Amino acid sequence: MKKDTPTEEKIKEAAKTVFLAKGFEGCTSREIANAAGMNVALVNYYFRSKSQLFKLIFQSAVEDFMLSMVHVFKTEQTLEEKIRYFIEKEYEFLAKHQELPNFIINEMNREEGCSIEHNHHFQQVAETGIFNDCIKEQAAGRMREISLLSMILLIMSNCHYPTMSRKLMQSIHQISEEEYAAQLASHKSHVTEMIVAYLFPKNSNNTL
Amino acid sequence: MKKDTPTEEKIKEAAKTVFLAKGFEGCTSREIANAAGMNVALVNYYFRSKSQLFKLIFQSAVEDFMLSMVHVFKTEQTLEEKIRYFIEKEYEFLAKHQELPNFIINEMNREEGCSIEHNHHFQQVAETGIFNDCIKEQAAGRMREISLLSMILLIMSNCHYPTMSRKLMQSIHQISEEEYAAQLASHKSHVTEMIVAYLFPKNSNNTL
DNA sequence: TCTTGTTTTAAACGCTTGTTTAAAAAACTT
DNA sequence: AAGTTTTTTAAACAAGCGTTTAAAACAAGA
Repeated sequence: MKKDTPTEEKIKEAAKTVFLAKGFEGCTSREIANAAGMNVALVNYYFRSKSQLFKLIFQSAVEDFMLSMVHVFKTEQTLEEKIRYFIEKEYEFLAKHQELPNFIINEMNREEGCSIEHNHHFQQVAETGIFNDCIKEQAAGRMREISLLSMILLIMSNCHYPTMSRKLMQSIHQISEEEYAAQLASHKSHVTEMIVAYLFPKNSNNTL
Repeated sequence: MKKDTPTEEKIKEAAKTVFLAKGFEGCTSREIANAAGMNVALVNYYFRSKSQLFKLIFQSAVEDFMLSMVHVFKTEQTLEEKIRYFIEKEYEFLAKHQELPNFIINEMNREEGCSIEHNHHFQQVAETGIFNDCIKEQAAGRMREISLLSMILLIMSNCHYPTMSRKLMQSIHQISEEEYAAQLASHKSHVTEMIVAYLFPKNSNNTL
């Protein structure tokens, strides 16, 4: 992997910021160039076209997204601990990258839509053995019978949606950014307890 | 409320379809006019501008969104039954209006963002008494202590996210539209049982 | 039928878009 | 220091954008 020139790197950074904030259709080439502090033509000089640059940024966004999972699942813990730890880390990660889930979901829904190339990212997650762990635990009767997709959906829904819907929720409940952040913190523990209790019914101690 | 002319109505319908599918920035005035089978100028003749028309459509989308809640909560049922019924109805509703949650969340996140006007919609939901029910049940110790926002987030997350992330999930799991729809059906019952069990710990019978 | 007002259209407006060009500036080579 | 290549720029390009205009088509009443 050859190193980028400083200019190339600057453009990529600016593009990432702008694309994530506004989406592909919501911004212009000139906007990206300005954010990088340089001429429009340079964007195409280094990346041929707006959409080519976008594909690059999108793929790296998906990478960030997936990588945040891989690290957690590699640790030596019980499945329940891994899930608890994952939710913890995911909330931490999303606080820093608020636009990420919305960005990915949106751009995948576009008509000339982005696709995740050959989903080797998912394979990386699979290679942590997390899914095998689940199957084993289910076979041993220590974990509820539930499809992998459903399990992923449960976790993702309760991690991603609260950040994605921030503006909507603030508007509905008339609360400030800070208040919402505080609410998120307490919501996180509800989510963790709820999911763990549901997935591992035997272990759960459901106290008010 | 005076009735719209047929033309006016046609434009609105077309605009709703196009805006919901592509968002404000993702489509053009001409696209809407074509979808309605008429000249571009007519759009502005009836609605002054693209953004004015959009505001109309956005507000009516929010209305649809909120109205689907109000009906359910007005029924005479226990709180637990209401929540079960709500999730059921919400999945039904979202199957017909797949783009709706994404649309609203997106447009609210835009920079020149839409806002929900004076959130009287939320007031309508409140007037069903659902929130008072919650507070009562919590005071009586029959429901877990949890903020209203957290409860709404729990339910919304697990209803909306699965449809919002359809394309992403299909791509990750390499499954067809039909397979995903089937998975959604089974996911719905997981979600229902999980949420009810968490909110009403005494009543829950956690069997595998 | 002529008039008046409304609805619809084709064409144009000025502006912004993504992209290209050709020349200037900078960096590198010998 | 001169020549060559790489990087950067200002300017232009055609195409598409939202919007406006002015004239045509239509409807209704006298």
